[in-house]
Formats: sequence, C-alpha cells, structure tokens
Amino acid sequence: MGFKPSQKPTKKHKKGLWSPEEDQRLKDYIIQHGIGCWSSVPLNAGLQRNGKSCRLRWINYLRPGLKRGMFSSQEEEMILTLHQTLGNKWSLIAKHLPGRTDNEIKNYWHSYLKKRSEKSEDNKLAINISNTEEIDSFMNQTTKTSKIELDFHERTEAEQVQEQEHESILPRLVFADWLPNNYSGMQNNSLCFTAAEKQQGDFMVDFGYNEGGSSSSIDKFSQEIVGDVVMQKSMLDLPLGSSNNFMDFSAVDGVYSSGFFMSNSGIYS
DNA sequence: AAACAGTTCAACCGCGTCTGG
DNA sequence: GCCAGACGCGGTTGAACTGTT
Repeated sequence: MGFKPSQKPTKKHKKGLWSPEEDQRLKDYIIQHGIGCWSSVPLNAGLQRNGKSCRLRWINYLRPGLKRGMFSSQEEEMILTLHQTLGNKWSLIAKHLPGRTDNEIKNYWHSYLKKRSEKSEDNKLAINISNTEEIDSFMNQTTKTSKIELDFHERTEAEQVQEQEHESILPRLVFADWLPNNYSGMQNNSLCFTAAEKQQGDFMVDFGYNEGGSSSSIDKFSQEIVGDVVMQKSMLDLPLGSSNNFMDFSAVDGVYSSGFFMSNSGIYS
C-alpha cells in the first residue's frame, strides 16, 4: 500500500506550546530544505505536529526577521490608519509592517488598539473635525515617514501586479541569530550576517556601496547583488534590538540575485 | 499570601481559495 | 469541469502572566 507523506493517515498530532527542541528541529529542517510542502515537513523533520501547525510556528515565531517587543507609536498609527482603510485584512496590514506578523497585529489590535480606536471614534464625534488640511497633513506625514501606501485601493492594477511580482518593497530582514555558530556571509546559497559584522564600520561601506577593499564574504555578497540593491544606511544604523541580532535593510526593487531570492517570509535559494 | 479579574499572545479551528491531476 | 489536497486568512480559544483587592 504505502501513502505519500501528505496522504498518511492522521496520527495523533501534538498540540499546544512548542518546545525549544521542536523549534530547533523545524529551524534545522527549513535551513536545510527551505520551504516546500508543509504537510511533509513534520514527517521529514521528525515532528509530531501537523503541517499547518509547523507553518504557523514558522510564520509567526521562527521566520527570519521578525521583530519582537513593543509596537512603536509609528507602527500603532500605521495599524490604525490601515485598519480604517482595509478593515480586518491583517495579512495586508502586516505587509506594511516589516517584521510584524498578521497574528501579532491582530492580537495587538484586539488587546489594545481596538479600544483606542473606539475611544478616538468617540472623540471624533464629539469634536467633529472639519479641518481637512490637518487630516491631509497627518496623512502626508505618515506616508513620508513610513513609506506606507494609503491609497492601496486606488493604485492601478498594473501597479498592484508589479508589487505582487516583487512582493513588498518595504524593508526586508536578514536572519542571523538562530543559524549555526560561525555562520556568516554566503553559504549554500543562503545569506546571513551576524550582529558583530553589522557593528563593523566598514561593513556598511562594503555591503552598501561596494567600495571596500577586503575580500571578505561580505564583499562577495556585495558584488553579487549590489546592482539590484541599494542599502539604506539609516536603517543599517539602527541600534540592534536586545532580543535578536537581525539586521534590517531595504531593497529598492526587491532582491533578485544569482542563486537566491529573499522575501518577507524567508530566503530561498 | 491568596484569590480573583483582566490582559496578552501563541496556537488552534474552520472556511475560502488556489492548484495540479 | 471536477475533485482532493495544500495553503492562507480571520476568528476564537485558553494557558500564562500581571495587576488588584
């Protein structure tokens, strides 16, 4: 007889919180094999979970580049504004907040922003704002500072198709701190830099502008993709988060380079 | 210190959509 | 066109945590 992995009769799948060991298994598996068919992941990775659970764990917790910690006030405003425009389209909203997951945003909305939004709705009714200039000014400010696209529904179909093809042009995040020790630079068509490397001053020069003289792995990477990517120095200058060593960077036109492809959901070779 | 209430957030569930045979 | 399996999304749940009495 024999079943394909995905057709296997359902064993009792484990539920509930993930243990560090399970996380490690999943990470290891995805590092080695990339994201493919989720239903076969638990079997191949030796996990007693279903594929759906693995996918969720990866997307919401293990995926490279996730931000941890409090939402900034800018992020809050962004969520509120986008929610007014898009409604409960958490995945769409999440696309405008790099490093945040739809689940995280949804939770934050229900636990905090919803109340705040309701409050401000009440205030609006009371104050009855009539000065559209003020509103425009706020919207412009939000747009400028966050690159957010408030006219999501108004963009042409061609523009939306273009964006889908290139995914988001918003910052992408490179993973580092959960890869094996001493892992850096290009390796197996994947890409990773450590926090220590980020802190080296010439790293930014080498990486961003390809002016460095050393023949490091960073240089190699720089040479690989510098034609497609323009680094935002301001982002590289951001202080490191306390809980992870991810680095933020922004690609002007997505990252499509020989050998690998990066998106908000991961890095693919 | 204990009990209870409120909050947070990881994870599950169910449904709609997509895709390949 | 139909069907089954996989995927993605939004709603919901419940355990863990925190604050209050």
